[in-house]
Amino acid sequence: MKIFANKMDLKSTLLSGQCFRITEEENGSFTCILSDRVINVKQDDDYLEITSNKQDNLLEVVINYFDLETDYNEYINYLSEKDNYLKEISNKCSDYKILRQDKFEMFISYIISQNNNVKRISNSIEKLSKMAGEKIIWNNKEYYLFPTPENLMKLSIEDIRSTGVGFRDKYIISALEKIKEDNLFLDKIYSLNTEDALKELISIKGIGLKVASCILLFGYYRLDVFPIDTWVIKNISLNYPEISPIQKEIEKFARNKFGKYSGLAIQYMFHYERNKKSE
DNA sequence: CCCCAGGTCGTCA
DNA sequence: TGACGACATGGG
Repeated sequence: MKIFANKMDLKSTLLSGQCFRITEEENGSFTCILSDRVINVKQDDDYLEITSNKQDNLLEVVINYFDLETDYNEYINYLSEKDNYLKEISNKCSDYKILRQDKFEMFISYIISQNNNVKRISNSIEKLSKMAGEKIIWNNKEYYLFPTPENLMKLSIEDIRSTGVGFRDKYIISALEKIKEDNLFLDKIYSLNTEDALKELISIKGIGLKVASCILLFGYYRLDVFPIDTWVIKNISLNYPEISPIQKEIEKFARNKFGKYSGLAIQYMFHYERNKKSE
């Protein structure tokens, strides 16, 4: 299947660290494990070539996942008005998308992400999926979907520990406990404003402000939260030396300066700062 | 062997 | 409140 997507930078979007279940293939395409299927995507100029093990609603699923129907010009224009630096990076990142990923997967994945690196995070998620997720065979290869809450709950803490998540095992358990006692917990988040949603998430042991923000940004598409991590702190102190480089100050700064799209601004910075390093 | 990784918790002042 | 070490684990 071929989809017109002229404002899409597939590679930087997928390798930006917002999703963990991505493989770059030798032909330059990417294999992505979504919540209900496996897809392979290849960028061909203004088009995305898609194959999948599952054809049901494939077009709709892909458009949604890559956020292709959103006009990013509104975001770019909004941020460009804030200052010159934002103008520069938001224009450079204009084809970089925020993926619409599964909230439960983000809930667990970003708990694993704390004080961890992307490679190890991906590894643990892969092992968890292998242990409790639905198996898919496609093109003679095995893939495993991210587990459902019910199936993840069946694992013991030792099982979870064996995926390499280390001390985060008990945090995953406490997150699952929360869903066990209120199976609509993750759905209820939709109806809350950002401040209350953050509070709810942070009430779970093992979820702090950063992880809660990532869950809201990547699992709920809340663009007004700002996950502040080591990369962002580096970036802010470099480009806004007058701001003291502590989380609380940066948060205040981001809220005031970047407003309703501050999450996007921070994500651009994260992306930009990391890419500079890898060049 | 030390440092770091898309942090958070518990403790001590 | 605020600072600070501990926490699992693998790679540089």
